[in-house]
Amino acid sequence: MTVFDPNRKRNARGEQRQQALLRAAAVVFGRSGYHQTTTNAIAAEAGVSPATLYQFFPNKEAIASALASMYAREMAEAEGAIDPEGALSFTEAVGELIDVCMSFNRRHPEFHTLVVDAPLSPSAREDKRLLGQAFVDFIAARLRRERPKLSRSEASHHGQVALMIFRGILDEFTVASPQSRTRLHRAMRDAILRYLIPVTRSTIDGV
Amino acid sequence: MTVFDPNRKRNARGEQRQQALLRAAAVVFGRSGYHQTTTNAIAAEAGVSPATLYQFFPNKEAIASALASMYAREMAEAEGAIDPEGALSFTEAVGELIDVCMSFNRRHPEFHTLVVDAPLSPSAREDKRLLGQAFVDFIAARLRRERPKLSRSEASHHGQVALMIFRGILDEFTVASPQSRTRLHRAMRDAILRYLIPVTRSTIDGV
DNA sequence: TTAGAATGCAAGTATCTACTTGGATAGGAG
DNA sequence: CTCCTATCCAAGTAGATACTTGCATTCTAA
Repeated sequence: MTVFDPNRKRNARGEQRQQALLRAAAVVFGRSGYHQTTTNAIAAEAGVSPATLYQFFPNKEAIASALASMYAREMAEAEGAIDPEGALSFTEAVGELIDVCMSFNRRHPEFHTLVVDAPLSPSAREDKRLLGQAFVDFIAARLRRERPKLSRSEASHHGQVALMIFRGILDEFTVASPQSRTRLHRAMRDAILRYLIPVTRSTIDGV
Repeated sequence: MTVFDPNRKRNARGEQRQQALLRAAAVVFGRSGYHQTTTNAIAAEAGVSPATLYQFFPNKEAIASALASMYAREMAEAEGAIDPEGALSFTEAVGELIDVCMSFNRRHPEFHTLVVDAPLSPSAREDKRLLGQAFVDFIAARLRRERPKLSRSEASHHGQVALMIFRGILDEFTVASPQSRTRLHRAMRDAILRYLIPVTRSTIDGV
């Protein structure tokens, strides 16, 4: 039925083609979004025929999923590398987390598109979930370091809210003009930190 | 070419059909999302043939646009009706704005779907823009009432950031379980108010 | 009452695009 | 060299779905 075989051996040319197809897909997805992108356009961007594309991927969703998984893992890893010594203050650490995430999204704007619009495979969805969890856990851990009495579930909840704020502002960030970007970056830090800092205090005195 | 005529006279039956089609579309869009929804499914839900649907709307996008415009205007009107006397405090007014928006989205979950996923007509996009502007202006006006020295553009900027936060949390709200909803509602108020309140102070002392 | 106009649908068509087929070419292991 | 396998593509197919056609029926205005 399908010509794609996951166990097929690849030679050097094949590996390169596969990578080239992923790079081409990243370009076209970034330019046109998931739904507007056709597999023919991806093949054309990579300089191969549509049939060749299907030697390396079973279907369109698999291409989006492979890209999204790659990016999600890469980004989660970058988050994990922040302040392993625990040298940074709460504000600095969260600011660094935000910087890392924003700069990643600026380098790979198609990632956001894919995560929002594409119907990902179960394994890609899992990688996406793990990425979100990494963000949440990072913040939850820092919250509990500031205020050890805070329950795990409370800390996690506030991490999740921070993630929602992040995503809301990121939506605009990805379509903003370069000069709006710095302002939005600052707004991102303000919005998330102002939400979180009262949580670090036993008695919530703001609001 | 196309059978739809925007100037066609409608009798009572026609008006009712048109409304019934919009109601059916709301149901199906809400159930399946924009892309998964077929015009055949909308016609079936309304109990008419696909051909009848095209007597009343030129294409699928026009149906989504008509619905989105309706909702956007209705919601903007509801926002405009908040505290016309100016009797509420800043916190109360913003809280009320949030309540109004959240309850509207709970009653019409398909609105969010349409605004996010559907390719709207220019006029529907304009109505959507006006709705966002109403939200921003409401907050900007209240900010300037608290702190008259704040420039219009600064106030507007902070209103826009509040809207981004709103949308980020709303994304989760629309898919959340009923018992998470109250928690998210609280988080929504906290996140937006904690972001805005330092703006009302000349000297930003939080963060 | 009746003609014109609006409503309704069964049964399509048209198009788009993901994906396949069949066969040719290239490359590496032995 | 030689066989096996991987790579590659021209030229399709298949299936989905937005949308149309032609004609029957119902309303309504004069």
